[in-house]
Amino acid sequence: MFTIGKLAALADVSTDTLRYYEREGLIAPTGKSEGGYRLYDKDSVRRIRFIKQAQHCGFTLAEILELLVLRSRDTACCGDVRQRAIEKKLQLESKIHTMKAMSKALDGLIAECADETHPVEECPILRALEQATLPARAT
Amino acid sequence: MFTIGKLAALADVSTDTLRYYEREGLIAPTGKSEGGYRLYDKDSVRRIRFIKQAQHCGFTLAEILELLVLRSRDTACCGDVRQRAIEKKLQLESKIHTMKAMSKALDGLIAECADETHPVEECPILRALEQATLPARAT
DNA sequence: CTTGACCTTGATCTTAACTCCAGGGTTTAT
DNA sequence: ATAAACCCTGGAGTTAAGATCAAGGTCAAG
Repeated sequence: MFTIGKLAALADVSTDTLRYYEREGLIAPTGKSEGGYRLYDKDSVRRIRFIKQAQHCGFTLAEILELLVLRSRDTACCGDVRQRAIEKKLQLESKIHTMKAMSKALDGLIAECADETHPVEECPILRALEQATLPARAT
Repeated sequence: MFTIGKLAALADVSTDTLRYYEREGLIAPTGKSEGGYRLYDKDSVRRIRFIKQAQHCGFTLAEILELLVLRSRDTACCGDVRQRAIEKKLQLESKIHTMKAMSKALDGLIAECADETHPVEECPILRALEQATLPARAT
């Protein structure tokens, strides 16, 4: 059994983060000392590790909480978890798609503006961002 | 000259958003009516359009403000703007890279868990997320 | 027994980009 | 003239995932 500081060190998070996770229902101390200190065991380390791994896969804490609840319900089967993973992957791919589009838009702007010595008033990037349907400038 | 509601309709944003942009220094009304109503002109529409386009390219409002300031300073040249665009593109690519890694990690988990009828206690996804260096389970 | 390191709760603050609200004043249309 | 539609300011709320702070209690070592 270790105190919150030890767990924090073992799991490489801050004690504040652990207390925050507790408020959010993601983890509870295994016990308490007489003086009211939170006490944890090795399972706690595994749980925190789980949370961090899932975050690295793009899950939010709310979604991770769902996964943890799924795990503790014996009516749930592995397919439920797999479904969550598939949905998350779709979300990620959608975001990647959007960001690629942004990146490509920037490519166009950057290429258009090869000569760096233009005065800023005739910068093609700025003009393109204005998407002027008008005759392009005039004070 | 139009009032804030008209501008909002023309630029497809809310009036609250316009007032928020004003607080943030991104746009100012061209004038005011006797009763204190904000009044805007066609340049305002272009400016809002600029802001939205830049957002679609991944710029934050703070960064957009910088671009707008660059534009209004005649000491600035187009290369400054181009540099901003290049940096933003690098940021985007870094994020895309991270998200691809997440997506790939999920791929692995999903593949590992092809049989949907496993009970949740032996779900390979959950186990992998725990990244147990321990003998893998025990109550 | 006292010092220092650690822990407690509860509250407030952070970032980004808005959104919503209350309680009023102004325009415009009938 | 009056109602509807619009606008004003100022402030608070939203989301996510914590970070920071204050004021105090506990634990281990010397």
